[in-house]
This record gives sequence, structure tokens and C-alpha cells, in this order.
Amino acid sequence: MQSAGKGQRGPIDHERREQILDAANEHFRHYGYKKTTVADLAKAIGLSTAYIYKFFDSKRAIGEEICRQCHERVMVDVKDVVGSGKPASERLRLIFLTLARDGIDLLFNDRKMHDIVLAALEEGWSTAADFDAELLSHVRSVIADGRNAGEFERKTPLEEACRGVVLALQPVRHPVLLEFNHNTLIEDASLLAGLVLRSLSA
Amino acid sequence: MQSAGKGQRGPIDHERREQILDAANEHFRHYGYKKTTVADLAKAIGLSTAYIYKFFDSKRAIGEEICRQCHERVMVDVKDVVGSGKPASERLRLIFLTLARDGIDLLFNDRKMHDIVLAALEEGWSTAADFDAELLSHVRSVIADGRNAGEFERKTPLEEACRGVVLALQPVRHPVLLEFNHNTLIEDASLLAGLVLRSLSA
DNA sequence: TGTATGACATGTTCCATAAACCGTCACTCA
DNA sequence: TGAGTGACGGTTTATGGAACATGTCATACA
Repeated sequence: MQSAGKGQRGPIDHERREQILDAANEHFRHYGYKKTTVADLAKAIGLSTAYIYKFFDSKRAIGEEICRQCHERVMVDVKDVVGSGKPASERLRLIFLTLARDGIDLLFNDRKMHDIVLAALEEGWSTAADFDAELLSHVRSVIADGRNAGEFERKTPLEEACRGVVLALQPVRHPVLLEFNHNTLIEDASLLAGLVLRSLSA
Repeated sequence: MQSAGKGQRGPIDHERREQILDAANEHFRHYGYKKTTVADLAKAIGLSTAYIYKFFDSKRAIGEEICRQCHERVMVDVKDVVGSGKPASERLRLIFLTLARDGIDLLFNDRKMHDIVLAALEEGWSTAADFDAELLSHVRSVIADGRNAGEFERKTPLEEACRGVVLALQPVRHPVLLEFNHNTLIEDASLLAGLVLRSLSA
């Protein structure tokens, strides 16, 4: 009902779409998701409110897109680590630290964005699940590498090991926990990475 | 300023105190912490509102006590496991499962209590920190046992290992995460226990 | 002297109403 | 024909004054 779009929405004008997303980025950052109205976005780019709905099914759809971009920015850092060519154990440890750091960064330097991510979680947007899925696949590739390279043990079923690691990441990456743990987060990340690596070691 | 009490509060009448706590338990359970007023409690036991403050410094102090009792109920289960005489690895695995189960139980069968625990976290009551500290000490004793029995490795500094384990427990015991993870919580607990045990194994 | 209270100052919460917002549709105009 | 809009229904949210809660005190009474 949502991703299918409206039959009415013809061939999409990508430039307009980008304009809207840019405006959304600006406004969400400054005033937060809830406080900005789609009328604000329309006014910012000199269009009517109604016309926005030719490009997005709802305000939420805009929010989801912004949220997705936000997640993507973090995922870029993760990808950098995964593709860095370092030993698997090193890469895994860096994933813990990277996620912790990016989380803290979002929390302190982009609070309004952090709030969107939180809202997304609470309202059950798909963005969080997508992020989790992608993260799992990156972790899987690193662990598989480590196993092939003889760094990691191979007895535990791969999928079990991977899911365990992703779970163990939660304390340093879950948006809600960031608020509680932020003062020890980096240390926690390092501690958990150590534990995980011991659990994987050959 | 709080634990010191009022100089005015003389030798404490423990029966009255219990009455108040009983009434609080009743009311908090039924109507939640926020919705019950100290006037409600006073009325329930036939006293004036003002007199309640002879026994507790504030409504919050009553809430903290109830919250503490709630935590204690969980801790009893943990202690049972710790003192069960089973192998350390088995006890550690059971700690994961027990906390997960008790958490779910609170969430579904005693929702109002769960809400108090949540409020406590958000408002920074000391109860959560106390619980964490006690949990850490139990985990430490089990791990120490395991090391002495030759079940666990002894290279990793004990404190580091313990803190890692307590962190790894977060996804299955943190009240906020329960809401997100409840449908896979038992499975998650088992998975994390497995990971932790691998990390500790000799 | 110790149990117990009513009255009160100082917040908080509630609630009815007004305003604003979301999303749709028929419509314009080039 | 397709980019773009004004007006509108249903719902959510802001507002501000009344009602209620918390916590203190001076005092009553046995």
C-alpha cells in the first residue's frame, strides 16, 4: 500500500525528489521530524503542499528516506572497515568501535537525527530492520573470511556465530541504549569486542 | 539529602511502613506509579496524606522501595541458579535464560511494574545501578568458580571477563530492549549464552 | 511526647477548545 | 497532457485556565 505508490504518480522527476529530500534534511536537522510540517518543506522549495504528495506517499515516507540515508552514512563506515583488507579479528573489533563512535556522534552532534532514528524504531519503520539485516551480512562476511584464513574456529554453525555477534553489538549500537551507556560506550565496545573475539578464536 | 531522612522522623513504626508499602504495591500494580497519588495510599489505609511523609521522604522514595523489591524478586531467581551447585558453565547459561524469562514475565504479566522499572531507569533512580552491581558480583562468583574448577580459561583478567559478560547480558535483560526483542528473547538468550561460554572456555 | 491532621505554597496534570496539520481531489493553465 | 494548486474533511496538536498532587508546617489531642 505504500511502496507501490499511487497510480497517479507519473514518471518521477528526480530533481524535484532530491529538492524535497534536501529540504527535509535541512528542516529535520534543525527542527526535528515532528516539528517540521510538509508545508514547511513545500514553502522552502516554492511549491504547494499538495504537490509534495506527487513524489512521496506521506510525510513518513520522507522520514523513512532520510532515516535510511542516515543509516547509510554509518554503513559506509562499516563497509570501509569490512573492505579494509585487515585481518578479520581486527576488522571485527573495528566494527564494534565504529558503530559505537558513529552512534555517539549522532547522539551528540546530530541530536535531531538521532531522534528520528528513535522514532523510526518506536513506530516500527522498516529502516531499522534493513540496517540490521545489512549489518548481519557484513559481519557474516568478516567471520567467513576469518574462518577461511584460519583465524577463527569453525565448529560453531556460521549463522549461530553471526547472530550472536550482532546481538553482542546491541549494547553499543542500539539507539535507546546509547543514552544510558554513552559515558562508557567506547570502553564497552572494546570489552565486548574482546569477548566476541575470544569466542571466535581458533 | 534523601537517604539521611528527616531529623523529625523518630523511631520508625515498621508496621505502618509495611502498610504503606503494601498499599503501594496494590495501587502501583493496578493503576501504575504515575496514576496513583499518595492521597490514594493514605486513603487506602485510613491515614492523612501528610502522615505518609513521616515514613517516606517522597512518593519517589516509595516507588524506589517497590522497585527494589521487584528487582529483588528477580535476583532471588539468579541466586538460586548461582547457588545450585551445577557446573559454572551451566549456571552461566541459566543466568541468561533466567533473566530473559523473568524480564518477559514482568513485561507481560505485570506490565505496570515493568513501567515503574522503566521510569526508574529514565529518571536515574539508583535501583537499576544497584541491581547491576549485584548482578556483576554474582557473575563474578560463577566465573571465578569456573576458573577454579578448570572449566574456564584464566588468561583474561577476571574483571574484564565479568564486565564483558554483564554487557552481553544487556540485550536480554535491559527493560527498554525487552519491548523490541521480546519475540526472540529466549532464543537470543541462548545464543548469547553460547557465545559467552565459548569466550570463556578453557 | 509521639501520633496524626488540616491548611497551604508550589508545582503538574488535565481538559475543552482553538489552531494547525495531513493527505485527497477536483481543478487550472500552459 | 502533465506540472502545479486551492480548498476541504478528519485527525492531531497547541494553549491556557481550572483542578489536582506533592511536600511542609504549625498545631491538635491523648
